Amino acid sequence: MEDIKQKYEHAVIATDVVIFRAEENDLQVLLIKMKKKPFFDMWATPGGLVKGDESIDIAAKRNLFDKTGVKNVYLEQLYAFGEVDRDPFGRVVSVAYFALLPQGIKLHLKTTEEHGDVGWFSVDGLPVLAYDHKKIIEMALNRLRAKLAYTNIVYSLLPDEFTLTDLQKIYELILDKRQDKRNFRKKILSLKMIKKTGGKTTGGAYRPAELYKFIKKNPEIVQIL
Amino acid sequence: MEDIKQKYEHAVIATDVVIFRAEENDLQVLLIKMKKKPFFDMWATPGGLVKGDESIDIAAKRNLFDKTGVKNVYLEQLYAFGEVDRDPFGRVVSVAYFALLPQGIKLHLKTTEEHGDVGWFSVDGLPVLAYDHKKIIEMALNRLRAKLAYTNIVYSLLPDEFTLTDLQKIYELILDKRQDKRNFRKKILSLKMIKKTGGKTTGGAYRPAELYKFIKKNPEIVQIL
DNA sequence: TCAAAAGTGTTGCAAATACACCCATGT
DNA sequence: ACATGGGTGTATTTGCAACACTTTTGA
Repeated sequence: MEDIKQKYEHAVIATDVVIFRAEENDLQVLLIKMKKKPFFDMWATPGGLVKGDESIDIAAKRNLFDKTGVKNVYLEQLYAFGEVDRDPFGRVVSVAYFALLPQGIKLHLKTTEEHGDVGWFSVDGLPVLAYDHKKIIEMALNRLRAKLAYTNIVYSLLPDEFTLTDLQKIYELILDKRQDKRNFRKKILSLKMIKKTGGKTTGGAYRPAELYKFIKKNPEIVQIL
Repeated sequence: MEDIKQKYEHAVIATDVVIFRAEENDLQVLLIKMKKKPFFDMWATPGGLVKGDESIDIAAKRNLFDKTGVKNVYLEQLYAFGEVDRDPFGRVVSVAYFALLPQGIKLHLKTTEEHGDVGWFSVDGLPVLAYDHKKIIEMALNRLRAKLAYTNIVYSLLPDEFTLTDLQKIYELILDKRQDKRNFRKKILSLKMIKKTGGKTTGGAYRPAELYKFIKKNPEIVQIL
């Protein structure tokens, strides 16, 4: 270990997590407000340094938990960003992740000494972002859109029970494309990914909807759209 | 810069490049033989440390050039591997890449003080590998297979001029699935990705084949199979 | 003239699309 | 009774899959 430490340049490893949710008919990203210069008052994706005794996956999970109080949500590595001057404080290689939160999940958003504010932003109305975080979010969005179509990861954006309309709205929202109700239902039901719970929605001023849940909640390759 | 260096743990950043070629009706990977313990005499994907003044992309390119003498080939970031104990020498985060070499390219394979031998291995007959390189190669293979189907990156595995049979063989080889000649040609030609050069193969003891070349050699999303 | 790979179209089937009306509920 | 979203089937089109023979060349 010593010889390596002396012989080669070292870098700080960080993780940044792009946290998505589909709420209020809007695809949103969680951002934090920077306190430090030169990005004072700019928004950024939650990030943090990787400790010496933790893997980068674990660091990303910790980072996510520290900022939102949630565990066991969908988390996937996105890309490693390693431009020399991407961080003005020194050589920081950031491994970016993206996380998907289900609708209606209870969060405990926390600020730290390094950021004073936290908030959700629609991906269509992002503020100016610190570092190369604009690029990171764009890449995360592209990945999310692609994966929604050929995997079953929507399950991670929905609560345990949901209606077919809820499901359809997520696709329309994120892929930004209108779906035909009958064809969409035919397709989804033919995939045998979800099943009726037996329950129905209540409280609406109209006909109640059947509730469904996912049979499996593990990422799988499935052509959905 | 100083405050970060003192306050946080640092890691060494490395790159590993999984170098593919489709030669002799075989999908092959370039491996080097380790000299250092504890992996003495085991094979590994070419790798190297990232210098303080170069981006990880550049480091991967340099690594590729140092081992093979080639530049300007397809190179894509694969994944960042950051388990704490993946390298017995210390904390090394490796950003893996994969490269695609065209058939018939001239290589200048070089050994260094750290590895004594270099060679091509069929992906179906890999030796025991050092570090977590088995996992890395598997991931690279999965990515390559997926991308071959939904992008145009085959262009990077073929020489400038090639026949439709050459093209088809690459798909059959890598996807490990027989293709119907007429359907394959119909599909490929309908995509307008390639055009006739006007030339024909010579020297075979049978009917010469039309030569084609790619109209564009930039990565694009195209559903091919 | 023979061996070997190159080249070329049509048909059937399955999956995707387009499309409109009745139903159940709360107010 | 009415307003609102929930739920359902069919006909058409389109894209995919299966399939076999003729051509060109060198030996």
